[in-house]
Amino acid sequence: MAKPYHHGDLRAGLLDAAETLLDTEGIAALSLRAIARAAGVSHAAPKHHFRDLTGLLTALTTIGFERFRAALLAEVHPEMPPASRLRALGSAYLGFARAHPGLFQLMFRSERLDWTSPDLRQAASAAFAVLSDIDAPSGASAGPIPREGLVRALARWSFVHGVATLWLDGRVAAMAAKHQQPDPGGIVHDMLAWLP
Amino acid sequence: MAKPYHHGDLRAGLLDAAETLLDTEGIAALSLRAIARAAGVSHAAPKHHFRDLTGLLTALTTIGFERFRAALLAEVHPEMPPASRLRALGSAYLGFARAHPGLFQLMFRSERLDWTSPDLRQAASAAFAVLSDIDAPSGASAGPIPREGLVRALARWSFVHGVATLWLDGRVAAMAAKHQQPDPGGIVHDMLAWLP
DNA sequence: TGTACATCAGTGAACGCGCGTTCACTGATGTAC
DNA sequence: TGTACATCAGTGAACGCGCGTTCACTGATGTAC
Repeated sequence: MAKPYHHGDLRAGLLDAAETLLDTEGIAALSLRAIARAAGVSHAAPKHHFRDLTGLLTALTTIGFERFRAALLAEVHPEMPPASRLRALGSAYLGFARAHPGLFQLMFRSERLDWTSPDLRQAASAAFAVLSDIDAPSGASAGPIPREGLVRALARWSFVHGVATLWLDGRVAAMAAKHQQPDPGGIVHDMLAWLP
Repeated sequence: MAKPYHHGDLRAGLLDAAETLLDTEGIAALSLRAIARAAGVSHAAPKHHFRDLTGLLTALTTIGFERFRAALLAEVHPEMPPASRLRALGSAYLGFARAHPGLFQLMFRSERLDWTSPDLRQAASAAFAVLSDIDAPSGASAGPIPREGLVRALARWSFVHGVATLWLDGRVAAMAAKHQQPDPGGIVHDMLAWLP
């Protein structure tokens, strides 16, 4: 079967290739040319689907936030008591970061995204809403939260995010090694007990 | 006064120039050529002082950790009750991140450093020790902390680090805006009440 | 059903850019005697 | 105290590299009649 001239769905192919590249080579390896190469296509081809690298990465990150949201929701059930829900959510957050470190980086620490993109904003917003909706889980997020609740929600988010960040950066492992603790993963798990 | 052929202390000059560049243009602008340009020197000159860009950034980050440590220590006094010490430390952590966002990024999220450098490791270690020494502040950090204490220390660190990260990334401001709260800085301050 | 033609998707060569590195050089400094 | 010489620090031109962008092109697809 000869390679057809047209790809079929190059847009999706490029996003796939970008994610693979992100997983294998890291965020620094993401260039338009490298992505096109990985997708098996000439380096001018992406122009038909994305304005530029920022556009492509923004689309990829949008998908990332949608998956992130799904991963969080998958662990939360309405019948859980709030404390369990909180722990489950924290655990899912860390699990996602660990499973997709490149994507997580792109989502949270990248200057390479177009944050004016409505799609990206919407996807990010929806994911974060899962985090602040713990106390009122069933779509009660219509109106703004009062200040006190916002502070609490941000505090929880900060905690889990900090754990994920220090973990991915290798700080937890370094600290554990320094204090002769063999199991960084277990320590991370135990840290969740301190969730505000 | 004509510009002398020799710089005098180009090593320090390059580090200065790099920091200025980092503050004004951001982490992505840090290239050897750009730093040399900013230091007013030909782009081959840095080779006499640093092996490569990684070496230069590693040296800069080492200084960053030393300053970070000093900033933390400046806010802590032995006579403070532990709770106050904790708050003061958290506040100093956030203050440093806010005052030196570029350096903070370099210190915590950079793949561009040589973490095998003894100087860097030592400086980072000393800074982090301030954080884990809260309960035993006066140089009692000789031996390893027991597991439970390590988990607690890492939890505290994660929390403050998460606040700093989300704040610098603009997430706190975005959330505050979404929930119609006018003062992100105040919210960040209030979040410290949830320090584990 | 078949043909003409417009539109779309991907190619490959070319361009200019900033980068890190190398190299022969030159100006300045310090040391031996 | 003065001179010769080695060493050090910085210069500027050159190289190759990967990048994003542009452009004329060609192959494939779909639509009008």
